[in-house]
Amino acid sequence: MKLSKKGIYGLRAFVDLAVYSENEPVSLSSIASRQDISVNYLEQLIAKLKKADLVKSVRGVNGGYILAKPIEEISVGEILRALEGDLTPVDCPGIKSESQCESAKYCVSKTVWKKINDSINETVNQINFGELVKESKEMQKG
Amino acid sequence: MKLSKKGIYGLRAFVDLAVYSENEPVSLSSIASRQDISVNYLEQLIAKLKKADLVKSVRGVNGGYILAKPIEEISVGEILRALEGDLTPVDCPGIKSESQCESAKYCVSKTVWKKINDSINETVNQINFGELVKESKEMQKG
DNA sequence: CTATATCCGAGTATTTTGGTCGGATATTCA
DNA sequence: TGAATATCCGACCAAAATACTCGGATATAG
Repeated sequence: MKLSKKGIYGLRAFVDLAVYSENEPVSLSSIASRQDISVNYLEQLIAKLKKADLVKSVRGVNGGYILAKPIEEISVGEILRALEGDLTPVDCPGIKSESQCESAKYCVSKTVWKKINDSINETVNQINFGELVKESKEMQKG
Repeated sequence: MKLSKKGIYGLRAFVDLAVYSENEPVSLSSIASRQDISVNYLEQLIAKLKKADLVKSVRGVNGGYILAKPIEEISVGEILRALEGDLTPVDCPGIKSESQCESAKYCVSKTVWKKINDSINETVNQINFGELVKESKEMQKG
């Protein structure tokens, strides 16, 4: 039951990107050096963010990445889901449709798994990315 | 971010145990056949539950396992923690004490990790095991 | 004394994760 | 045009975690 480094490094990198990409694209190599993550590995993480339309890329010299939309419109849930896949600790077919899971009829744990899945998603969806970035900027000033 | 089969099978086995152990100890082999889990693997799971004082064992012929305390006094959180270790998706030293984590000063994600950890634990702690068993019994009747 | 249990540690196979590498493509700028 | 600096992409590899299996010891009822 751990969030993998994909999620942890990825969110860190995304905060970094948000902080430094206000005026121009930020290259992976600059994020990598600030955050101490290898460029090669970062590539994989950012690819997931791009696929989820959270960042846009600018190729070529002086290229890099920029945010695809205003930070206020992004939740931490979106970011983590892009990086980690869905944040449902338990894959239980019975949660979504009654009939798919053969043991669903007698599987009482279903309600437990649903509660767990819902709570984690609600939590991360409620965390606004803009707030996080704001907080981060203030930390770096002080 | 997945709950492992330890947790999933373990909780299922524990519900089974609770349902069938009202009058006499339930053997692992009977749980195993009902739940379609190998006896050998179940041994490992139940060992964790025993270590956490959630079940008691009775050795020898006609032996097996019984609950160590009334089901109403058990939360799903206790069970899952016994099986999985702590249910904190992110190990971040900065959550507990400010000084331990060298990057804590600028690590804004800390608040995110704490919210995630807290929400999952609150959720599972609030689910009463007695309710679950009751629900399960009613399902089996109908 | 035998059958049926729990107990326990070691070992192995599979899957997931974390990370590297090589090379293709795009773009700027001299 | 060509060199430098980027993203892009798929394959690959190593390490760690997970999901088991196995063999044998110990306990106890009948």
